[in-house]
Amino acid sequence: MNKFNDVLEHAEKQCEQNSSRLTPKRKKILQELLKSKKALSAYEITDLLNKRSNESIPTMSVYRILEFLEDENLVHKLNLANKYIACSHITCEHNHSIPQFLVCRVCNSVKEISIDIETMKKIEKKIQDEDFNLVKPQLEMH
Amino acid sequence: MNKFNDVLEHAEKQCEQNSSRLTPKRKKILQELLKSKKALSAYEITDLLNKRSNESIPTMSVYRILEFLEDENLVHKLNLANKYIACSHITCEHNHSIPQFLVCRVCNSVKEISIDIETMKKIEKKIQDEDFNLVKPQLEMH
DNA sequence: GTAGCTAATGATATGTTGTATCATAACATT
DNA sequence: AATGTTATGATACAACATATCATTAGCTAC
Repeated sequence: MNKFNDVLEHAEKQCEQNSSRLTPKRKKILQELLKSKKALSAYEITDLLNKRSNESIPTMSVYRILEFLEDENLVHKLNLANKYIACSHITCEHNHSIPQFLVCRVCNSVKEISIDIETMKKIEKKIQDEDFNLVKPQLEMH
Repeated sequence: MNKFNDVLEHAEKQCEQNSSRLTPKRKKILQELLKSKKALSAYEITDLLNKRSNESIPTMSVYRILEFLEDENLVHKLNLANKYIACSHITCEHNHSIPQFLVCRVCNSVKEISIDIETMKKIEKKIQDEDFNLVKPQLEMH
């Protein structure tokens, strides 16, 4: 899997640039998410790690690491499902904008698509008309 | 508050038509949600009811009643916040389409707006292009 | 009206997701 | 090595939600 290693390498570089560190545990969790075809909950990730090796990782650390990866834009959290997935654009050079996620109700598989900028602008305008602000432009729907 | 009674009356009629019952407890919970300016969690509703009167209601019942009210389209669940609000269109005769919720991050107050049909259609088309189906056309964003 | 059915509610336990807090370990800088 | 900062561990608990079985209320038919 060259693609796979590319992504990890890219992630590492990106962290270096931000002078943050992609530690072994962080890397491991990112790997699990990359391997997974479906979104995983923090607890599912914990279980995966604990089954794979003899060392055990506390839930707390998993949450913290997920938060870190989210801040680095390497993973996304699906708030409607309380699950996490690896960003599918890690190797893209351009800033990818406005992710939208399609989550299958039956098998939980996830597809990340990008939403039309115009559409998003319209929605945002409507929100601002009501004196609200869009904090995070990530659409989620069932 | 005439508006308030109008809404309850309307809700009652609507339930009759569906041959379901707006029992006293269900009505009470709907009232609480109508009175509240912000979205409430199931547990907050439980506490409200239990403080107001000497009888106590189990959480379980609150959840069941909220589910009932949701099915009757009298309340909406905000999945991103795990909270519930009364539908602001109970007295409308027409089927109101595609709710969108603006939730203030600071004070938790909620505004229910309607989204432009065209915009929604576009999004839906995009989803179908990917061989997914939109189960519930309710946008939620931070 | 009472027997029997269904819908609604109660009670209890437990599952799932997430945060608070304080301690320890790893690493970098001087 | 001394010190500060970042990462991780351990423990407890809070918030949200469901499973399951028991009980009560209301309706229908005889």
